Amino acid sequence: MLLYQKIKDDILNNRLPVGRPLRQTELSDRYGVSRIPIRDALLRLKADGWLVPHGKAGYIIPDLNWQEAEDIFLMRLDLELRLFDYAFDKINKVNLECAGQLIEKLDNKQLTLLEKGELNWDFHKELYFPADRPVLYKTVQSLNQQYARYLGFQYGPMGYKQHSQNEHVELLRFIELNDKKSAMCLLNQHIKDAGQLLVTYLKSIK
Amino acid sequence: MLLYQKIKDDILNNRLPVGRPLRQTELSDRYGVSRIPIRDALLRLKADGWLVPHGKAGYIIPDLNWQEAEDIFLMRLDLELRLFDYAFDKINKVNLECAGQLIEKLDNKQLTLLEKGELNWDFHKELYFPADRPVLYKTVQSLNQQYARYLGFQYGPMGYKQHSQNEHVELLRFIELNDKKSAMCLLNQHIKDAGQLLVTYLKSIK
DNA sequence: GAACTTATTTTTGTATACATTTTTAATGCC
DNA sequence: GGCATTAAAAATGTATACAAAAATAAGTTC
Repeated sequence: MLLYQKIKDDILNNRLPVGRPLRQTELSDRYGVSRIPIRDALLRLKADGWLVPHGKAGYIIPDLNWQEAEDIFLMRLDLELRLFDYAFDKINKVNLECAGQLIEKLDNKQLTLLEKGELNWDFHKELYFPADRPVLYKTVQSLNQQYARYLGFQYGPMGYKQHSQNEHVELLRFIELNDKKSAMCLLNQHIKDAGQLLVTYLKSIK
Repeated sequence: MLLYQKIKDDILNNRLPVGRPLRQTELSDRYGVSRIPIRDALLRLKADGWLVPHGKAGYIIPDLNWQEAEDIFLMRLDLELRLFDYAFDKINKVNLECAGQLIEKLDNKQLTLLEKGELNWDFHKELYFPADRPVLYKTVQSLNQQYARYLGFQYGPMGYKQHSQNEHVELLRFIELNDKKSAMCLLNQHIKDAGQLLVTYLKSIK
């Protein structure tokens, strides 16, 4: 596992202090490497929105909040549907085959939160990438990247997993049947369900 | 000037080789610093979309192409208008004052391409930031960041500058008059004009 | 001469060491 | 006690040095 992913995994599982600036030396000790690779990882995590600079020194793990979650979710709803719309007719057998395998992998109970998040994105990726809209694709990827910080809630206390999996299977079927309208509608619902559930939950624990 | 900006400036003005992987030692010699700060800058430029990894080693300055330019421009058109819509009623006197000063600064003939691009974004920033939609704002910022690679054409052979400046002034006036409809319409035109001109130009030289 | 191996060189990744900057603690003053 | 100023400590940024990996060149076989 890459250092970058290790840190991500630790952020996702609250094993790193929130609200206090992370120190390079501290992380260097924790992960048993020098500060150079730590710096590289911090820069990447900052680009992902998982860390924000703290004044002139150090990075902070930003607090989760429903406003941000809602903002991401609204943008995903809009942009992913558009991306899927462009992609629909270009999705081929290979894409569907890969997507199907990813659903099965997602059923594995042993997965870490981070792995679940990555597999989930890999699944959607298969349905989005054929759109051949590189910038839109990258933007959607970045939004999913940011959204991933909230996975602890999505798959944790909310027990959303099985519902999500059912929708994945159904979505693939609609694509196979070339039923674009139903597929679009379901994807819309898929994103909306998860988003609204998350936002409601975040508001309730605030 | 920061190393990161120096490299950006050199990319923008074609002073660095396109199509061949950049070597850290090469850059290290060129800018007279060690490879550590070079690596930091490269990571940031990669996050900005100004560099793409080349296989397992090195980064490449990606080629400009009209498809990407069009993709960015279409997304900007959509997302910036929405952001401006959210922001409109929250734009205050201070924002307008700053925006006005930035227009004046943009009139300066001595500015480098990079500076022009940054001032242009700073101007729009004043009109977008009040929206209080952090993720949408960051996405728009990132799109402008990517769009900036095409500034060489926008301000160079196309002579677009004065036209753009006139629209800036007009836009501020509509905001002062609280004429939202006209402002939105003008902003739409402002982005569309620049985008279409750029895409047409890029297609013509292809 | 083309394709595959192996050796060489180059390039990147990382540790260590040090200079600079920033933060924290301590001191003095009102 | 609160606040500004100064001194100590800590943290960051960067250079250098070396190890690991990758790309290139050379050699070999068919």
